[in-house]
Amino acid sequence: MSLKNAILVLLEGKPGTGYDLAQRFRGGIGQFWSASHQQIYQELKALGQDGLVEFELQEQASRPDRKHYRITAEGRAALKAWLEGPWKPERISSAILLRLYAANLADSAPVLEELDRNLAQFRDKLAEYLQQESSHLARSGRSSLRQALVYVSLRFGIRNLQSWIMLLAEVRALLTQGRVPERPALDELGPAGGAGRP
Amino acid sequence: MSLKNAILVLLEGKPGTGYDLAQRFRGGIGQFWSASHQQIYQELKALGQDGLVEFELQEQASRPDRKHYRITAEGRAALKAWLEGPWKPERISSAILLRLYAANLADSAPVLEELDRNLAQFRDKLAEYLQQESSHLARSGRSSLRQALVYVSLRFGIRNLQSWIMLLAEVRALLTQGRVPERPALDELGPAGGAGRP
DNA sequence: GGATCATATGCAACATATTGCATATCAGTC
DNA sequence: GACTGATATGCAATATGTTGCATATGATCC
Repeated sequence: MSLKNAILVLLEGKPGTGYDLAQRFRGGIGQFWSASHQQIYQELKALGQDGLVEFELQEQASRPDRKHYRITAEGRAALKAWLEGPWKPERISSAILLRLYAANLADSAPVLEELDRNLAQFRDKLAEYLQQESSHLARSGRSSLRQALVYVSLRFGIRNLQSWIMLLAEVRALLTQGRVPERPALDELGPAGGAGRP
Repeated sequence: MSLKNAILVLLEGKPGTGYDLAQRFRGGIGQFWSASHQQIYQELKALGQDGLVEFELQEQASRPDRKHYRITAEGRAALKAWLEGPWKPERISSAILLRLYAANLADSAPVLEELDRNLAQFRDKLAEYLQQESSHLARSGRSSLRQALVYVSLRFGIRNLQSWIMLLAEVRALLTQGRVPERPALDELGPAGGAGRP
């Protein structure tokens, strides 16, 4: 139901090919929505049949032809209706969280291996986001609603990553030293942080 | 692939009926995994055919008969193997986040309505979790690994809720006053908080 | 007395997502 | 000269999840 809308949001921002969209799903919005290229192409086809998007075929000499999609007026209306519609409660499912929760049932060696790989990845991503945040702060005097929304979403993403890193670090400590650290080890967190302990 | 494992984790903790599991998915573990009863019954059937769980039929006079499931040795082995196996990168998808991100494309009145409903719900849930946290802290001297994992998961859930509440409050301020609040309005957050600004 | 909720399980149809495969070319690396 | 990665699109089979319906009873609310 909402991959459809995710695509419409992206195309509203800027027209592009299915391939472009797949790229964009890996950046920014990837934080809260992503999809494989197979899914995207299928969905674009369906959206086209419903008249919510349209495309222009751009023939290319060497590379395969590209279908350059853009949102239609009808598409914009459908998106607006969805945005203004009721929110359904969301079903969370995270296999990683499940594994951590049940980590006592496994040998810790293999779990720690994966945990460390993920910890490193999360830290890299956090560094990236923090950089984006500071460059946003640098260029912002008075920002539009659009920009402000992008900014608060980014901050949300940062907090989430920090929270994940903290969890992984805590579980790591539990599995290696058998204790919960008093002050979780998170020195490299930078600004835009968490809830602020009273 | 992992509803299967989520069920095994639950049954490992304590045997029960499909109905029981559905209940439990709404509490604690609901934070990171949940499923409808239809899915659960189907999965239990499949797990039974694979020999990972078994059940005992308890006939009841008035109520429908219950199938009391428990995990088998084979089930435990399969779960352990999964827990020690590789972690796949997770695909995030949140329709709510998507809506907030694109909130500039909609009339704010209907968005604010849903936003406020959700804000209230999140705050209620947070209060609940905070209570669970303090009761956990009260009874804990030296805790087992199992208990510690439950505790860090709970804290993770608390941080996430706080982060959501912060986001919703920020978007709310943007839509009503057109600005990002300097210090997000979040006085009722209590302990177990965020990342701690340096 | 009727409505709703909790208990308890399940089928069937449909929607959505994942996995594997297929095609085609250019650029750069080993 | 072979392999990998970026560009660009797509089909088909399978797996997973959602929605609607069906059954049956006791308890509680209004």
